[in-house]
Amino acid sequence: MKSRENKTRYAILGMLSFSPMSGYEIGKAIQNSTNYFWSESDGQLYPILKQLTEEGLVSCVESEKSPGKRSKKTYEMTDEGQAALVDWLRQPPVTFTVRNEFLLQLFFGHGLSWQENRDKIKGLKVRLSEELAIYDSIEQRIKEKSKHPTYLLMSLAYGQYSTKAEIAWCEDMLKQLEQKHD
Amino acid sequence: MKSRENKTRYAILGMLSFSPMSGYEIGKAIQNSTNYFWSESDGQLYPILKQLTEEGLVSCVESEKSPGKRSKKTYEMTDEGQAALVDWLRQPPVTFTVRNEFLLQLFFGHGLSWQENRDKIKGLKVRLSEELAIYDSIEQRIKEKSKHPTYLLMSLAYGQYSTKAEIAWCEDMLKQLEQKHD
DNA sequence: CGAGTCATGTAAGGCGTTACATGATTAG
DNA sequence: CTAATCATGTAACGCCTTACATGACTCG
Repeated sequence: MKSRENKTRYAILGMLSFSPMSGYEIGKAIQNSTNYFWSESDGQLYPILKQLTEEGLVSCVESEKSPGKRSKKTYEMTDEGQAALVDWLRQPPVTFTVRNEFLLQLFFGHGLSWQENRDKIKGLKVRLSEELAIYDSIEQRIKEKSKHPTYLLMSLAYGQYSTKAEIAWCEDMLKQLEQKHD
Repeated sequence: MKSRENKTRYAILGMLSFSPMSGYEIGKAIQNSTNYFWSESDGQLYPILKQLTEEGLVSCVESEKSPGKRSKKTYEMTDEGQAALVDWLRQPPVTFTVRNEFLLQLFFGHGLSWQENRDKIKGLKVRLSEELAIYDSIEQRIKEKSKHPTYLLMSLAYGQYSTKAEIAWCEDMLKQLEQKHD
């Protein structure tokens, strides 16, 4: 019961390695930049942030604005946090569990007509193309804003490479289906 | 709390749409054929199989071998099960949560030396190449054994397309890293 | 003044893996 | 004979999402 360690902590620490942030900002950053290969929900984020504070991996500065009653907390990585992050970076990544419902449905495609399967693939192609457009806009944003964009662009390129291949797959499969049945 | 429906039931029903099988055989079939886009664990498989029987989506024939004390159960899809499967096949697939620890680590790659990152990518390339070889052997098996291989081969091709693209990504990134720093 | 976003959290509850438990058959 | 595979299940436990709860600030 050990091997499935919670990785959310490293996503948080990693984001804080760019700059100090509030919990809300960490959530936004994850949503805006790693969303296509890593996502987190609020229900994980805040409790684990608190836990990291207790463990001393991050420190929390509560900044009270002039008259404000709202607590805005800014988190910063400690040296221990930095060490924990680098430690994890050196670990071999655990091969991720893939669960692709589209492919599962296609695998059992013999239960539908070929037209229905064709339409499913067409639908996927649309979604993938939209995804690719988003990647391109993220690419622009990284190039404009980031000082050390190398690894950010590489992670992004991974998505661009595979999404393009998947679009090519859609096109080939559509051709195959039409040829066989016309 | 509705939208995260358990999909394991459809993986099971889908496998039974090929032919009647025992729980163990369903597990093996999933492991051998859909493993790269869908996996199941024993702890899910057997309880849900039981549940499907209670709901009348599958029927169970307990076959006692001549002297045997072991119960070997063979499951078969009912008409209701077939209907439920087709019903699900027509639903738009829920976009799957991706969690790729390798990419998360690379995204924070500024925490390591470029050589360490290079080695991580090299490691990935090896794993992907092995994966690709497995796909090719699965392809042979499908072509030899299956009577209606269209959709099986298509699902497989998806993996082949994207894995090839990911290998190309590895090669390009390795080139980039070496050029920048030599 | 209402919608949207900023902002932080908790609770419920299903999902899914791993480990445990048991025992038969078969191949080397 | 012993290791692997066939074969079926249960229990514990952490993971993770969704929904709920609250409230301020800001823009039109």
